[in-house]
Amino acid sequence: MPADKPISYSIKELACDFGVTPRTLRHYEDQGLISPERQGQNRIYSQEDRVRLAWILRGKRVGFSLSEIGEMLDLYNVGDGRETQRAVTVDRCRERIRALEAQRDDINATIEELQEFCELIANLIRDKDRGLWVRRDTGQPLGKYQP
Amino acid sequence: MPADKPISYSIKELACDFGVTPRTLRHYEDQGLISPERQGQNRIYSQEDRVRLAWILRGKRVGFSLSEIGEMLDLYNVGDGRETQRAVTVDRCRERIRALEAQRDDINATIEELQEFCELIANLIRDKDRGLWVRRDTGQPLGKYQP
DNA sequence: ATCGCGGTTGACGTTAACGTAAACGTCAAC
DNA sequence: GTTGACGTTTACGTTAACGTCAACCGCGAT
Repeated sequence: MPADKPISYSIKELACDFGVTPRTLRHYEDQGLISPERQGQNRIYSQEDRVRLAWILRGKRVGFSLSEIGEMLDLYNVGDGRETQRAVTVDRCRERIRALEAQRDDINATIEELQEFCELIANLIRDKDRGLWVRRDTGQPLGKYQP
Repeated sequence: MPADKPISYSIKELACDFGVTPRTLRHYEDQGLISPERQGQNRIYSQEDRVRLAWILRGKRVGFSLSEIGEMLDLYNVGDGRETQRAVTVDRCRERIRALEAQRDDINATIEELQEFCELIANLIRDKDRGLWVRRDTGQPLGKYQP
C-alpha cells in the first residue's frame, strides 16, 4: 500500500473543488468550523478539512445554519470527553435526528403535492390535445380551440 | 350538509394559530404571498389564506426562500393560463421535485451518519460501565476508572 | 371623554452569510 | 525590477426575513 496520501490544498484549490469562494472558506474559519494549518501566513488544507467542508456544505443544503453545523461538528470532537458530556452528546444527536426526520416528512409531503399537481396539469395538456375539455358548469365538451 | 364554512380570521388569530407574529403575515403580504380581503383597513383572512399560509410555512421548514415559495404558489395560479404556460409550469414543477428529492437524499445521508456516530458513543458509554475500555495502542483493558 | 385593545402604515434596526474592495506581502517569470 | 498570480487582513456593503418602535385610527367599556 502506498502510504502517500497526506495531500494538501491551497485555499483556492479547495474552494473551487467544492464550488465555493476562498472568502467562504475564510468565513467558515472565522466561525470556527475549520482550522487549517498554516505555512507562514498561508492556509494549508488537509484531507480532514475536505471532509469537514463536505459536512458543512451538506449541512447547508439540508438547511442548517453555520452555528448549528458548528455544534454538530463539535459533537464529534466531544466524543472523547467526560461521561456526562458524552450523554449530552448522544441526546443532542438524537434531537437532531428527530428534527431531520420531521424535515424529511415535510419534504415528502411537498413532493407528493407537487407531483399530484404536476400530473393534473400534464393530463390537462394531454386531454386538450385530444379535445377532451369540458365546461365546469355544464360538463359539455369545449371543442379543440377553447382555452 | 351545513354550508356554513366561510369562517374568517383576524390577523392576530391566524398568526398565533400558526405560531407566527402579525408582522410576519404582513411581511408575507408585502411579498405577495397572501392577499387577504379587507374590511376597511383591517385584514380578513379566509380558509384559503390558511391553506396558503400552511404551504408557506412548510416551504420555509423545507428550506425555501420566500421568493421561491412565491413562485411555487404562482404555479397553482398559472394552472389556468395558456398552453405554453402550462408546459413551463410542469417543467418548473418537476425541477422542484428533483431538487427536493436531492435534498431528501442529503437528509437521509446526514441521518445515517448521525445515527452511526450516536450508536458509537452510546456503546462507548455502555462498554465503559462494563469496564470494557482498552488502550488503542496495546489493546489492553484499562480497568474501570480510566477515562 | 378617555381607556385599553386591536388594527394600520411607515421606517429604521438586526442577524446571518457571505460579497466586495482596499492595502499589503511573496514569489516565480519575464 | 516590475508584472502578475496568489495569498493575507481589515473593514464596510448587501440581501433576506423579519423585529421593533413610533404615530395613528376605530370602537366598545367605564
